[in-house]
Amino acid sequence: MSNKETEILDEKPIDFIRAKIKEDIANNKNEGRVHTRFPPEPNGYLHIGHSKSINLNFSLAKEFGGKCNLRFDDTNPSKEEVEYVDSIKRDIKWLGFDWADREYYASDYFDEIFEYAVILIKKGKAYVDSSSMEEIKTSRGMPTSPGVESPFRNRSVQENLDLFERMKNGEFKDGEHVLRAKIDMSSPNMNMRDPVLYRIKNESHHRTGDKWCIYPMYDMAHGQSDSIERITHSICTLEFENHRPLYDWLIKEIEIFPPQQIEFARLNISYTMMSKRKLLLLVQEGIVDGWDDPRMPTLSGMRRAGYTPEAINSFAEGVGVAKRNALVDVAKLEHSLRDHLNKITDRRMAVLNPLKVTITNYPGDQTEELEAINNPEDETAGIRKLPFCSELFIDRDDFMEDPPKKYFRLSPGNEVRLKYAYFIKCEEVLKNDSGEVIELKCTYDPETKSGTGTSTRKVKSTIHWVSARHAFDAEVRLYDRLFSVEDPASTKDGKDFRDVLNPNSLEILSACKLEPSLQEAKSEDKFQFERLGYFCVDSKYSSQGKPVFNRTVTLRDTWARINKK
RNA sequence: UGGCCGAUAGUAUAAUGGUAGUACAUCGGGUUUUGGUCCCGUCAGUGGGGGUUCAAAUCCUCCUCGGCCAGCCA
Repeated sequence: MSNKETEILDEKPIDFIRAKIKEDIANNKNEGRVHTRFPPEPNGYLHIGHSKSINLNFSLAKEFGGKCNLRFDDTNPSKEEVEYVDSIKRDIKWLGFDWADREYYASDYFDEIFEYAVILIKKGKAYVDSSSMEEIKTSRGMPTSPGVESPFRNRSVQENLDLFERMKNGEFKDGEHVLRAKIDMSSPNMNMRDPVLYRIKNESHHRTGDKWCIYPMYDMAHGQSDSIERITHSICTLEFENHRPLYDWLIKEIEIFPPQQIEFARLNISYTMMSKRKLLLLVQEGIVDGWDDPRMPTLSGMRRAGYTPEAINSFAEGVGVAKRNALVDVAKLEHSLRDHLNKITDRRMAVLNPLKVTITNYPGDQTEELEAINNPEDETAGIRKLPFCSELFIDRDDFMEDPPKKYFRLSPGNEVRLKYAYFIKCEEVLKNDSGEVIELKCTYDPETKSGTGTSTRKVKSTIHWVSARHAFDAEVRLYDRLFSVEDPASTKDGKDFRDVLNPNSLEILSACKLEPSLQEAKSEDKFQFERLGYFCVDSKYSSQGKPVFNRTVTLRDTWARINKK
């Protein structure tokens, strides 16, 4: 390969954040140090949108020889719970990222942050406002018109210090006072109109218990926590862009280490939504079966559905990083998923909607063992034995009594291959009184045994099957997208996301016939059911010897597309 | 009638004044004991008007469109 070609191959596209970091390193900013953090609020489960941020922050640290902290932004005790902390840690680990011993909490810094507030008060840059919430709201003005200053704005430093101390000591009820920054009530940036820094909440905190009854707002805690941790690049989403001037103002006035905030567009995916608040509603209203329902875009839901961390990370890296609001096609996610699952999963035979087939010329009492390849993409996966006899099940989709032109599967008089077995031909169709097909009588050709190469005849289709005498019954759950519209979070005409649910997002099949080897499958084991899709043993409803399978994603289905037209 | 940010094929993302490229999707073909995978091909783009320049997706300007901001949420 020539030098030029090598260069081209090495030229991975660089996003604007990496470009900025490279520049900072070149300028020896922070002595060339790179330190990031992933800062979730423990008020819900992590979702696929977070995986972009997790991947970005941890990858950045790795690529530039730095570190990435895990920090919980737990400044609002009314919404945060230990359950969420635990799930978040589990999900990040599952994705494969490691914060080593750097597990931090904004609540660990409450003492420092309190002192920062005192510094601001002493500098005359913050004051205690005793206005009501309503008064503060009104006096803030509108984005297009300036606000007015609070009557409490010019309290003396001494009075502010005293009041703030008494706020801390629990002398007041919720809402009686707040601490505000003294900046500019006429600023065109609403965040600079004397933002609230501290509020009184007589509530227990999941970590600090009853130590505090005042809690810093996000704006008073986030940048300060970054600073304490010596974060060099504070990566966040676009909606915090308007907060950056305040972030910088506070850091400057408190005179502490200045991290650089950089904003990028959050991930949106078609046919789903990322709002934690709305996802919580789905859970609370019982629309889904918990945060880990396989239809949820949460990492725990996706894990239960059968997603792999590799698939999610490769997707997260593939969507790119930019500042434009984007809606990524869910097909891209599914592509990453299939791509990985195709390489790693063993193939198995499973019949979802069984149709009985009797091979009339196969000895009724005979059983033979046929060889099947576990994974054509991976030779080391080996082979297994499949029992075959005269009584089989095939999928109802693989038979049509009156097929259209391009239908290659089984139909009266037509011949197909049973994968890893023989050619069979449909000779007779048995129906019940209501005209429903209940059984097929077929003949097989002993010369066409799989692998022997003794037949030169060709068939246009190979279908999957199981032995009726050896298969076991199992429940299989077919999942589809939860929503029927591209962007369920922004519906029009007074509708909301609950009005655009896909009524067919879950179909439970309780009489599926699976090949025997599947019986001992363990929780979270993944397989490709030949010709159907990828399936994963459900971690919630399976029991020993009685696995329940979740469909992770279908195979690409060219026939379904042709058929649709 | 404020401020900030953004706009490149259907979708997402590159090109940092010099041949508009990649991935997904679509469509077509080849291989195939999965209508899968794999391989090959196809389709298709710089929001609009002015300006600077030998040369503009890129710089300037005006416009249009979209997002965010009026929590004691994050």
